Amino acid sequence: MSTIADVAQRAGVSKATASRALSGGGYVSEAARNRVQAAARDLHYVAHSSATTLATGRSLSVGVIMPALDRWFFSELLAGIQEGLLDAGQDLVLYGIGEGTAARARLFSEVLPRRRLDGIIAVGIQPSAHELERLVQVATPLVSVGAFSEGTDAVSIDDEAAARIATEHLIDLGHRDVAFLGGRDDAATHAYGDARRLRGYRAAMDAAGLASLTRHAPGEATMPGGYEAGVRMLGDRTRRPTAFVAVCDEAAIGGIIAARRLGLSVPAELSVVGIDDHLHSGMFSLTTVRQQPRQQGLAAVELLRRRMDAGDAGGAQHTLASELVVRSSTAAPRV
Amino acid sequence: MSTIADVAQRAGVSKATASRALSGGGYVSEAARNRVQAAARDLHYVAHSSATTLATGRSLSVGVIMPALDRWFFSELLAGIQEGLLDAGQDLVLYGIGEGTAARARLFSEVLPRRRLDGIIAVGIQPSAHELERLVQVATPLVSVGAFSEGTDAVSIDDEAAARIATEHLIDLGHRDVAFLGGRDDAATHAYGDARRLRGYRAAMDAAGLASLTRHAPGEATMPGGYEAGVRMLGDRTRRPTAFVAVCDEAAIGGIIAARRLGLSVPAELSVVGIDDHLHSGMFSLTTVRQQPRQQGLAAVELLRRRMDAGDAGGAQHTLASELVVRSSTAAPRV
DNA sequence: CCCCGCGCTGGGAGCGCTCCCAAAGCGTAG
DNA sequence: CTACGCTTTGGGAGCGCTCCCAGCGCGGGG
Repeated sequence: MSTIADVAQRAGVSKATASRALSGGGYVSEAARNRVQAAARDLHYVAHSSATTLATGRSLSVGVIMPALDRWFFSELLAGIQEGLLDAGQDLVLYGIGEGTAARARLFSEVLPRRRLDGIIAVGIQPSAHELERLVQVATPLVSVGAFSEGTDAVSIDDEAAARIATEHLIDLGHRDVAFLGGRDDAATHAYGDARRLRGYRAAMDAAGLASLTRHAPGEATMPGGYEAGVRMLGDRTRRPTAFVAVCDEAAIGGIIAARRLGLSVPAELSVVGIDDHLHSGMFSLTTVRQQPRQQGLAAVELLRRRMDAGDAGGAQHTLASELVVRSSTAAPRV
Repeated sequence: MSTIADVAQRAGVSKATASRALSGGGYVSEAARNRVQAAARDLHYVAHSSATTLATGRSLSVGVIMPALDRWFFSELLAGIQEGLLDAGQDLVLYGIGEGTAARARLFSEVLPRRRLDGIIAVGIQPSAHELERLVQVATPLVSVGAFSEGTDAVSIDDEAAARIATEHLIDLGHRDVAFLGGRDDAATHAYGDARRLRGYRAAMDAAGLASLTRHAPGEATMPGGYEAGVRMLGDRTRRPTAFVAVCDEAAIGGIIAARRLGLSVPAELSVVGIDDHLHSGMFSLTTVRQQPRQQGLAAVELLRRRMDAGDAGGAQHTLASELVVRSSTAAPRV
């Protein structure tokens, strides 16, 4: 690979002038700029990013921390982030981080600081005070998605409101015996939204005077998880709800499939509302509350860029609006 | 952030000794090493990766090029690659690359060379001769997954064999009118496997003397794509196959749902085989040919590491075996 | 006529690290 | 006692880039 010295020599100028002509500002004559650019083209010159980083202090890359890659929300979000970073000219360094504490500890104390990243987007992860301190020490702007920490920027939907909207839709249709399907009750570190959605559901039930009918069939927030929880909840025909809100669309679809297996027709005998507006929801005619992870990814990048430019400390919460999408998995209950 | 000079000073040694104590080989006394390590710990010292890269020539990061992130195969694969790179101590720099030729051109000519990556994993992408030349110039070992180019290492399943196995399973059950669902006929750059699977299906039909019954309902290799193609193909009841092989499980499931909508029962009236063994396939009792993208990701990293150590030119094809997983979406045709 | 300021250029320091090489200390064989 | 080899250490060059600053030519105002 050729260096800027090669380019400078070929163009008959100094390294400094070549640098100015290619990237920096400062005065360069038209003639010199053209000669340098031609030389660079001829030599297929591309600046070595590590050298640039070392000299300028900017690494041109943003770290993205994700607890999972194989779920719709995360991969959509990642696609959005990717797209946003692409036209910000930043590279995306991906850190998958499972449950393992060892890997996580090393991530915050070693792996992230080493890169001197220009920014970090943490998804569905609640950094501990200690971890946050390390990140701030690295002086990196941090934006979290789907989880909020004091003093950092955050992007998310209002999970509580989304579940409330879904529940109210069912209540408005005349349902009283409305259950909640999927999700974990304990606010596990990477399932932060689950608990808030459950809370929104309970709030709506309470407000309608249906607190006594509240019930929750816990399960993984995945299609098989929803299926399993659905079989469990709908199996007992003496105590079957007329409708349920699912923690997410994948769980909702699993629940619908479980209902079909049990011979229940949707929406005649059972109404279902999801949260997400998953790619597959249209195919299952699922009524749902839309959240747009791709948009959230773009918003996160946007927020990060603003913070990188401004340089001031964060604390802004960017909450995206949720909208009910009515399809045909919901109807008034049979009398 | 503190530098190695700070650490050296605090430990009362020179930069050279500190460097040796922390990372490099060479002689360091036990006492000096301890003092240096203690100093590093106290100062929260973490080496600046750009400086290391500049000095050593190794960037400690691997580029991953992906045409899509929102499909099962790709996200599973990415998870596998991520996992493999994690314990190789390499960072994963992700480059999503859509159809756009402009972004793609810049990727190969600028973005990738700039990083001086230690290796590149290209997924489902056929680099052109020109692009390949640029990459080789950067002297980067390249491993491709799901697509093969002359002279580079590659990991994939044998798509043709997988489709053949699926088709033969149906023929063995007594089916004669077997169709192929989904996928594109033209070997589009990022749908390379589709064409090979179609070829495998045709080969199996030919071998069984069923060439005349061969037919293909094209469509996107997604659940909605399979649904749509399924409705189209199964809608005409005068010319309905008794079974089909789908280009992938997502398409197969879409096809099954389409069949249900049309009142066809699976497998009594229609047998279905997919290719993938998708996470959701168990739930749909789908018979399928298993491919394990996570394993492929790990294999790709493995191959890359070997190539990085050895330094010799590539050309090894690592083909993973495929295995038929029989569930209950297939049965003998009704007579 | 002198000097100031503008446009342009090149020298060279410095970013933080690694690694080569010279040198010093020391035990031991000749 | 000298010489040699082994361990240990520090000085300093160099990786490729940016950017500060000094310098140079030149036109125009005082």
